[in-house]
Amino acid sequence: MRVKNLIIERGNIMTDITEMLVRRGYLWQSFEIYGGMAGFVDYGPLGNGLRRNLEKLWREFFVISERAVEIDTPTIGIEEIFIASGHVSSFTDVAIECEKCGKIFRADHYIKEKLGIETEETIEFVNEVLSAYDLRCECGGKFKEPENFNLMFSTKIGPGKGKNGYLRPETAQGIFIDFKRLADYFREKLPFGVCQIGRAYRNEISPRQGVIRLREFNQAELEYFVHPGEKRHPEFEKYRDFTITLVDKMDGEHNITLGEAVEKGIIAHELLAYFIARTAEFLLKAGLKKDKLRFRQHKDDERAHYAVDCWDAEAYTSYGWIEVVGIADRGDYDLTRHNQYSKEDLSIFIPYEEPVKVKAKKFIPKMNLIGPKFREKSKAIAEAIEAYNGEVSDGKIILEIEGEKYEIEDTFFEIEEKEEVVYGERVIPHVIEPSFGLDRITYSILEHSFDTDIVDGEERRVLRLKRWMSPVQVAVLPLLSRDPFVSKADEITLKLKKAGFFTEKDDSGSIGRRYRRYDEIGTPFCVTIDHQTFEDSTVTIRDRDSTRQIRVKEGELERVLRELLESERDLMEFGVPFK
RNA sequence: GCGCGAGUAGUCUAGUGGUAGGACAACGGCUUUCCGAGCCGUUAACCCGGGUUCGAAUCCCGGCUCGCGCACCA
Repeated sequence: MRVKNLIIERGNIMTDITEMLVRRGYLWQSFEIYGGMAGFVDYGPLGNGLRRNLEKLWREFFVISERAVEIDTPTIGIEEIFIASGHVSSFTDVAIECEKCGKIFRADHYIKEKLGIETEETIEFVNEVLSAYDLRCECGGKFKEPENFNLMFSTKIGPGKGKNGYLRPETAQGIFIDFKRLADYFREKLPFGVCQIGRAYRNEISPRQGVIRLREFNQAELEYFVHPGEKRHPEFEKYRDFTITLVDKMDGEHNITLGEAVEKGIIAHELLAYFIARTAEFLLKAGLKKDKLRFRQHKDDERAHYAVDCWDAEAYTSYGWIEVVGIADRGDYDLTRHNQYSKEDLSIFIPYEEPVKVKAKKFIPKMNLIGPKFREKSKAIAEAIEAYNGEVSDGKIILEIEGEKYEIEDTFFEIEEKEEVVYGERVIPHVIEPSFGLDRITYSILEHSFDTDIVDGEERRVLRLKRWMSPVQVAVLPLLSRDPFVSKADEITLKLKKAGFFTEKDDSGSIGRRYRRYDEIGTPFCVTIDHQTFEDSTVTIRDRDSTRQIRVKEGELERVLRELLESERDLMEFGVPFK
C-alpha cells in the first residue's frame, strides 16, 4: 500500500523508480509496521550504501582537496547556542488561525501585507495588533489566539525540569561554537575549512514529497573561514572558464563562464564562484545529469537570517527543480553572535605583511586618585579612560558608562604619546558555507540514473549509476546453480570481498534473470563462472550499460575490476570480447 | 493544519455486506541454463482503532500514511 500511494500520477519515472527503490531496498517508509510517520525515511541496504559512497566522494572533494578537516559534534544542542544563532527567534513563527474558515497565516506576513506594519514575532505583539486594528481574516472571520511554532524539536536534558535543549536544525552551529579550538588547530591561519556530516532535524509542519522534505535528514556542511577582504581561492583560475547555468535573483538566466559571472557581479565574489564550480563538479561526478542541474540565486526575501548572498544548486526531478545544495556567504554573522553571547573572543589575529608604526595616544588612569573618589565605579571608569581616544577639552574628558555621563578631570589620568609598532589586527573571519542535502542528492541521483532500454527485444530497467557510486559493485554468478560452479563462485566472491569490493553472489534463477536483477539495482559488473572457467581459469565480466562481456584470467580479475570501478574506461579495453 | 481523493501478499491488482482470487517477484526442486525460458511445489495480504450488523476488505466515525490544492518551508 505504501509504495502504491507514493507513485500516483507523477509520470512513469516516478512510478517505476519509487516502486523499485522500495522493493529492492533503497528507501523505506520509517515506522512502517506502526503505520508510519511523515517526514522520516529508512535507508535500506542499497540506499545506505549509495549514500555512504556519496559521503566518501564528498570528503574527497571538500575535505581532502581543501585545507579542511572533519569534526563530529552532538546532534542535541543546549538552548544558548540557538539563542545566539538566532534560531530560537528567527526559526519561530507566530501563526494565526481563522475561527471561521480555518486558514492559517504567518502572523508577521499577514500583518505586513494588510497593515504595512513590521511586526515583532511575539504572541503579545501580535495580540496587540490584532485587537488594536480589529484585524480579520480575508473571509471576515475572527482569528483565534495566536500560537508559536518553532521548527526546532525541543527537548529536556537531564532529570526533573532539566535544561532546555534542541535537536540541531543544521550541523553548522557545532562548528561555529568550536571555532576557538579549530582556529588553534589550524595555527591561527586563514583560510581553513571545517566540515561535518550528520543528521539535522526540523519539525516541518507538513512534510511531503517523500525524501525531499524530511524531519530528520542528512547534511554535509563545509564552513570555510576566510579573511573578509580575501574572498578568493587559489584554485579559482582552474574554473574561470567553467561554463554553467545560472539563474540570478531577478530570474535572469545566464549560460556563462564563472569568470564572467564574477566580473559582471552576478556572483558576489570568486570564492562563492569557486564553490559553485566545485559543487557542480561534485554533483556531476556523483551522477547528476548536466542538463538537469542549475544554480539559482536566492531572492532578497528568500535568504536565511544569516545569509549575505546565497546560491542553490538545483536538480530537476519529477518534483520539479529542487534545492540540493545551498552555498551561502554567511558573513561574520555566526561568529559575531557567538562572540557576543558567549563573551569568548572569536576573532583571529592577522599579522600585517609589514609591521606598521603608529603614533598612539594612550590614556593611563591614575588608580590611586580614582579609587578613593569613585569607589565601586572605579574599575569601569578606569577601563573607559583606557578605551578613550578623543581629545581633552577644558582639562577634562567626557565618558559615557552604562548610559551615565561622567566628566573626568585630567588630574585623574596621564597621557602618554608614543610610537607603537602594530603587527597586525584581530578580525572576525567571514564564512562561506556550502551545505549539502544528502538525501535529496541521493534521490536525484537515483532519478537521473534510472533508465529503460531494449535488450534482445525485451524492455530492461537499468540504473545507470556511476560505477564508483553503486552500492553493490560486483555480482558473482555461477552459470549453473550447482557444483562445481557454485563453489567456484563462493571462492571468487570471498576473494573479491577480501579485496574490498562490495560483492554479492547469486545463484538463484536463470542467468538472464540474474543479470536483470543487478541491472535494476545498478550493479556495474557481473562476473560469470561458466564451463570454460574450469578449462582455462578465465571468467567473464559483463558491463551493465552495454551488456557486453569480456573474458579475463581469474588472476587478473581484481586488478581489472579495480581499474574499471575507479574510471569510466570501456570494458572492451581490458580483455577479449566474449559472445 | 484545512479541503478533496486513495490504502487488499514483496510489487501490481480483482473483489462494493456472506469461503479474499490472479499476475509478477521471492523461496525449494527438475532442466549442460549467457540475458526477465519452461514445468512442479512453497511462502505470503484486506493500514490501525472503534461503531453498525447474525456477519464488514466492503457501510459509518476517528487516527495514521500517501497523492493533489491551500498554507508553511528560517
